[in-house]
Amino acid sequence: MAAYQEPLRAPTIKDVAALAGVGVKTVSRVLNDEPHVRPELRSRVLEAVASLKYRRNTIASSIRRLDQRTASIGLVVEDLANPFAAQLTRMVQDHARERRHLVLVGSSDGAPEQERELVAEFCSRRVDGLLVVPSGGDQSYLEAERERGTPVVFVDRPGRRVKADAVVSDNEQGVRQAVRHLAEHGHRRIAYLGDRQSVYTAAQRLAGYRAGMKELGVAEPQARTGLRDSASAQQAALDVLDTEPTALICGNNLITAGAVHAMQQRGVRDRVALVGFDDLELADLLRPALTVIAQDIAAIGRRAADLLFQRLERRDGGPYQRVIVPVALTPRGSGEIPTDGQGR
Amino acid sequence: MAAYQEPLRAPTIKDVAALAGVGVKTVSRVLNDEPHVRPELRSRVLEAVASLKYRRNTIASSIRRLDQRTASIGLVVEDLANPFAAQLTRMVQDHARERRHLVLVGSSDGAPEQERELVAEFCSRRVDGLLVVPSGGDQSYLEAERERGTPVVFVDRPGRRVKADAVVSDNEQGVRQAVRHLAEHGHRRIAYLGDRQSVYTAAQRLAGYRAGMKELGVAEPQARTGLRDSASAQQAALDVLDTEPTALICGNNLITAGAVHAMQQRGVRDRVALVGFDDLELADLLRPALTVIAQDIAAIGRRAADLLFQRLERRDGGPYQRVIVPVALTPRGSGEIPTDGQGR
DNA sequence: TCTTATCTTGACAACGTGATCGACAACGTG
DNA sequence: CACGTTGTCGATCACGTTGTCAAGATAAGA
Repeated sequence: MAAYQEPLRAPTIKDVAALAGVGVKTVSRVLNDEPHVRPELRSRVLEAVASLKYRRNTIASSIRRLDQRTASIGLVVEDLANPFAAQLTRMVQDHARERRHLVLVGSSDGAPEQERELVAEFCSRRVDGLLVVPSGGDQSYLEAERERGTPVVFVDRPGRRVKADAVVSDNEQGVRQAVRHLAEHGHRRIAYLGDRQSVYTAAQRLAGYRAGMKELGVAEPQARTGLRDSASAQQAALDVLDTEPTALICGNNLITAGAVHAMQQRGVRDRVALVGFDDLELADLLRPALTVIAQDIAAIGRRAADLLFQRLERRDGGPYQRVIVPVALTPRGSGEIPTDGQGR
Repeated sequence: MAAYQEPLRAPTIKDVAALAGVGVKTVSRVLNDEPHVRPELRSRVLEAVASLKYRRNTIASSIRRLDQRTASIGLVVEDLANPFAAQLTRMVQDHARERRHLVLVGSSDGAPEQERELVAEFCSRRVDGLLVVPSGGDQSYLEAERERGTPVVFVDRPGRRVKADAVVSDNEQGVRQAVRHLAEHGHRRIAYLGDRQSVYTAAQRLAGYRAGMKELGVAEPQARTGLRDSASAQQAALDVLDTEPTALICGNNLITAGAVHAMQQRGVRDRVALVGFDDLELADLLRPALTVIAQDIAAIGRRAADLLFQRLERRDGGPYQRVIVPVALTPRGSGEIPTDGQGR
């Protein structure tokens, strides 16, 4: 009469208790490393756990726990396949692991609707905290979650119409620095290619470009914005190259890729200087190697995770912070091409 | 006497029921789209849900549900920051979203121990299924999960000592094809740089190289293996280049990067042909542009997700499958450099 | 020895939800 | 009208776990 078929039911704390000949609470105590259990009972419980291959049901545990914590956090990025997001996710996950937390991820594709949907799903799973790369629109919908005790930290861009911490790169300084760097190599005809200005980072970077050009004393800087992908960036770059700039600054990695293609097409990769925002895999293998404004993704991930876990651990909170992480101009060649006198 | 402070407690189905003046089960019915609820009550419930900003507690729901499903899956990759893993994760997440599932991710760093730990955490959260890029060691520990009804699908490499589906690239054919391709351009002195053979994909690719060289009639192919990162690959490539091969095949993207660096250092980027396994961002912008054996990551992700959800939906299962996804040799220039007569 | 404090233990309630089941109303049929 | 059927609804239980609490055992102090 022995059970022939595996019951296909995971063993519970009750099964463990029965096998060890103790009460369920004692098993619970052992599993949670609570004191006041005789060593003998403890080892009997552990034996039972091992022989049944028992694995505690964390989600059942979390609904009963007083703090309701699930030891998980949610991360919403724009596109997981983008190297920036991928590295960020990796960093966040590393820091979460240190705190024995798991990470739920999702890509919003820059669509506010998908962002909301993901956040809703995460909250429905009762994540302890949220890290969000906000898309357009506003994040006021997050206010409700915050009030219920789910801390939110924005990454890469600040959220709109909601009180929360944010960790962002120093976009403006980065581009400004790039302009100065190019100027030091004699450039004045520096064109800029950027994403649409409704994207926070794009607006900041454009501002940096304008400020830098103003410093340079150039009255009419040449900026093209609204570039959403490599293809449109390539086309825009072709157009811009026709006006014979001596240098280009690209607002993100997709645009940089498009611009390099365009320069290749025009045969000016060695003549027109180029500085791109965001580092790229193989950037140092291009000829000329790519000079970039590199974001410190490790620092961003670390600061964001730290802020989130601080809010989680210390219930009180304190004032909301905006952390600005420095970027680093990394000269590799393409940004150090001198003007050949064709500049004005 | 109104509550001044927000209770900081998420509203429950009970609160909704009270506000709507109905029983909890009626609320449950509405939330789960069950029949037998008068339209009038339904709308009253929905109103209450909206005004309380109620959000169903999915994890509480899942412990009560008969099927115990949590609508979440776990994904273990080697390194989330690696483009291959990042794109795979994105694909998996897209397919999971279609089925209204969430994705928990983690990086094993190729350490069997971390892999087990992640799987344990995922199972403790009662994920409905697992997608695993297995590291070394064996995956027999997963047998227990499988028996409890958690389907597992291996990705990129098959698991060892456990019955489960697997979706892998046609590594051997890929490298074999690369050898043929190079041979068509006159090469016979083709060297190979690979990861350590204990990694399944590395072994397969090396086998492809050997088979291809045998076809070519080359008795003593030159292969260097055990390369774990770009730096060691670069050093190995420098050594190999000293033996004056006319072409190189690199076993993965890290090795390719190292090799290109080495060729740059030796000034032979235009003379020695190169084919790399795995596509790279900007591969088409290098000079010469990089010829690669590209894995169809979208197909891998889709097939793996499909297999997993099939097992989830149809309880029966059926025989375990090994899906082999074709790879595509993508000529861009570096693999089409002809021999200049220096070959034997 | 008794008293008091501390340790050890398990019965029971409770978390937020879905499942069961019985109560009741509305309907159709004879 | 009596009857069965179907639709509607909520009280109650159950899921696997932890919190509460009281009872018994043991140790410490007088």
